[in-house]
Amino acid sequence: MKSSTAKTPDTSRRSERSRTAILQASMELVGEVGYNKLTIEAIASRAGVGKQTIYRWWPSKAAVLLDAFTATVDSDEYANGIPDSGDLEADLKAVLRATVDEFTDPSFEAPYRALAIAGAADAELAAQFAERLTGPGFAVYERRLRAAQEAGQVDPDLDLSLATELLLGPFQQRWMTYYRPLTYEFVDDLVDMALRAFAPR
Amino acid sequence: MKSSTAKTPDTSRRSERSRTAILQASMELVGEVGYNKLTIEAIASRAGVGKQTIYRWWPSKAAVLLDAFTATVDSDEYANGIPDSGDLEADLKAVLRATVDEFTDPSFEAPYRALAIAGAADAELAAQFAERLTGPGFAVYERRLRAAQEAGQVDPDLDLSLATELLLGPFQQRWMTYYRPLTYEFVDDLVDMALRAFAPR
Amino acid sequence: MKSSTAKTPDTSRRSERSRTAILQASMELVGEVGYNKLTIEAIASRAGVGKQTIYRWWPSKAAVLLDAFTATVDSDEYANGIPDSGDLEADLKAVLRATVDEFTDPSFEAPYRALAIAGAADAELAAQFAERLTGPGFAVYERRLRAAQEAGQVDPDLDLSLATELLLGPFQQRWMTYYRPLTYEFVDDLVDMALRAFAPR
Amino acid sequence: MKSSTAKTPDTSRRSERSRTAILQASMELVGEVGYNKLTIEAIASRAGVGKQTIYRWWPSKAAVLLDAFTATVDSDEYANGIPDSGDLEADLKAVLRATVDEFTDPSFEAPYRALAIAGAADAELAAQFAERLTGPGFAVYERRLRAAQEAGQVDPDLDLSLATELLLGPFQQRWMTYYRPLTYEFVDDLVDMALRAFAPR
DNA sequence: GTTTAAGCGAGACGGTACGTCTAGTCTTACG
DNA sequence: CGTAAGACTAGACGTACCGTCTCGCTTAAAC
Repeated sequence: MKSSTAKTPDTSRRSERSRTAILQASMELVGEVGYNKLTIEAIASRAGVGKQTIYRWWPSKAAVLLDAFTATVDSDEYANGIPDSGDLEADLKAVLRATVDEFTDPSFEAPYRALAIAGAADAELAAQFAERLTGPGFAVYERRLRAAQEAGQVDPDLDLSLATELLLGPFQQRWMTYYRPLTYEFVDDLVDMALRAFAPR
Repeated sequence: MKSSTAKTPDTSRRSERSRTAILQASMELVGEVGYNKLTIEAIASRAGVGKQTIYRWWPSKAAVLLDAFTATVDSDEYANGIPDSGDLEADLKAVLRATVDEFTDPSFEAPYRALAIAGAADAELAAQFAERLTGPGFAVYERRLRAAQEAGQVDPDLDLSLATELLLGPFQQRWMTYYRPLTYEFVDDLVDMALRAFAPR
Repeated sequence: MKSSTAKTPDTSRRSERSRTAILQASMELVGEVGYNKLTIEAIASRAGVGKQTIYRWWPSKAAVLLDAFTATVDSDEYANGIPDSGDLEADLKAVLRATVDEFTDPSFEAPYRALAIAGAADAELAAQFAERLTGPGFAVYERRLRAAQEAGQVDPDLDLSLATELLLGPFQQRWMTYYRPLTYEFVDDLVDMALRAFAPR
Repeated sequence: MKSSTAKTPDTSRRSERSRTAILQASMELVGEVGYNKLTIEAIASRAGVGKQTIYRWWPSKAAVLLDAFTATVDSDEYANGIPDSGDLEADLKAVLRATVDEFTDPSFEAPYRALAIAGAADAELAAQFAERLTGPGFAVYERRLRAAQEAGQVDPDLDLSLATELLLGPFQQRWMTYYRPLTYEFVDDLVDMALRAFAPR
């Protein structure tokens, strides 16, 4: 056998400056040219970095972008969770309306869609995408629903995980397939309909 | 502007033999190598056709594949609609279980996913995809729900279009993002939960 | 087996325009940057040609340069041979002095040296180099010596081939290794000494 | 200009162990893979040495190889000179036949050719090569010819330096350009022909 | 029936980006 | 400070496809 060494580079010597420049260049470029026309060469050039430095640390341009995107989001997004005013309907509508806004802002939408597409084409990447972005996103809804459940506002036997899918699936489907526009009205109606499914019997 | 002649080739002289060979080769190849590694050159070569013959009639490889896929589906799929046994729950579960099977069969899944991905990356294609595949698919659910509505089994004020999204969105989301496995149990639970949202008040 | 086809491109469809542009660009660039810094990419770029067009028709940059150089020389150089004034010594000195001039002109010397070096490193290329450049060059000397032999000016048993090597070897050695400068005096002395070896006994 | 310090490292602290390992690795590798595929990285790796240690002490891989090769030759080769049996022809044929053997042995030929090629491409290196290898080699022939001259066996006015070039030039030319094979017959004939040029008038 | 012009298979073309390789420099930790 | 190790910027390598562009050949429509 060749050997198990020679594979992984020494993380402790990694250039933080290069890493940062690459992630930033990726985010800039994906916004400028879109994912399909995003090239490793362009990232390297924009970042002032050798191509090899990218290939050394990431297996694909999707992986670069996932890191880049995660870096810009990680901090804030999932920390606080959904506010709990006691009014579930209002809270869900508020957060979903905010999400509509987010998915309407190209600087967020472009890289996120790029990643979603890359994930759809590559199950392994999809797993990472789910773990680092979708998963935490769903979790905050689940948490809010649990609070509502404990407050007796939704059915005590409700499967919260599936409930979250019921709520977010239609949203994600519209967005991903351009099936219909993402509007406040849509999410309001969606919440109304979903809450009827969640209601205590 | 260019003259209006140069644009559209003469459809009447088109070689049916070539057209068929191209569609068939596309379907074969997308199954063998996946969408990303599917190349026009390979399609042309497999079909025994010049590259130009493809470029003459289709604007992109996605368009080729859409035609190819549509050709294999068109006939049967949407003709009959969802059977109406009078038991909405049973009917929906039956058809969704069948859909699970379909989306688990690689020879169907591979090209369909390819198209979904291509659509996610290109709104124009997405429109065609919606019109020719998603739309008719959703319509059959809507029709069945309407029958149920007329039979008084679901709320008379229910927005049938949104209801269909509530039912199929979670399914599509799981499938597209590999979020979780598509199982009979999942669709059964999904139907159960959705029907509570649809129920007359 | 893969097949014996697919290898050789169709010569009849070759673009003469591209071929010419490539050869010319090669000659220009080798003069500007030298052989070691001559790159296929630069040739392609200068010639306004895709890299593949070079790789399609030549196996290496040395082969390109050999063609390029041969094309500039072929026509004239070896056609006439060495003039025969009846005075062997004068004729040899004249042609060798002319050769000194040639090897002192960088526009000739640079590509020729490049090829000689490439040949020294690759026996296969050396064979082509010998066949197309060195060989014909040696042959004209041999012919002139043969005339002298028939005129009784050199030993009738002289091995003309070896005699040519005796005459040109020291020249080539000086040039190739920068051992000492190539001057008129050197070639004059060389002819004088060699002729003593050629003289009838 | 940079300060004058930065240039030359402190020789007294140089690691002899590293120097030796580098030279040895160079000789091994040039025999194994040839000059063109000889890389600094491979030398460093084989020698168990950092690349910088090579770059610190040598300006190019050719310079490394020149040192490496010289180290293996220096001692013996030129010490004794050509034996003088009194029979010039026999002595020259003997030593040239031995040289044929040497240039037929790949373990000698490979690095020597590598250096010759590097020299042909770089006049500065060529000067070093001439001074340390070619020059001394030619000198031993000159010395033997001088002895013959003093013994009245060759023309007293013979230019011994040029005579040496006449003798070795054809040999070098054959070898360097693969023009024709290096055989005993060739060198015998070469000596015969050259001696006629050297003979007293 | 012949003519003629389009579509056709084939594949060379100018390009772009790929992922790999090596050069030569720079950084870190050690002795 | 020299060293071993190895990450870094830079850029050429040879390959794979892109979409366009001839080439002759075949073939259906218009004469």
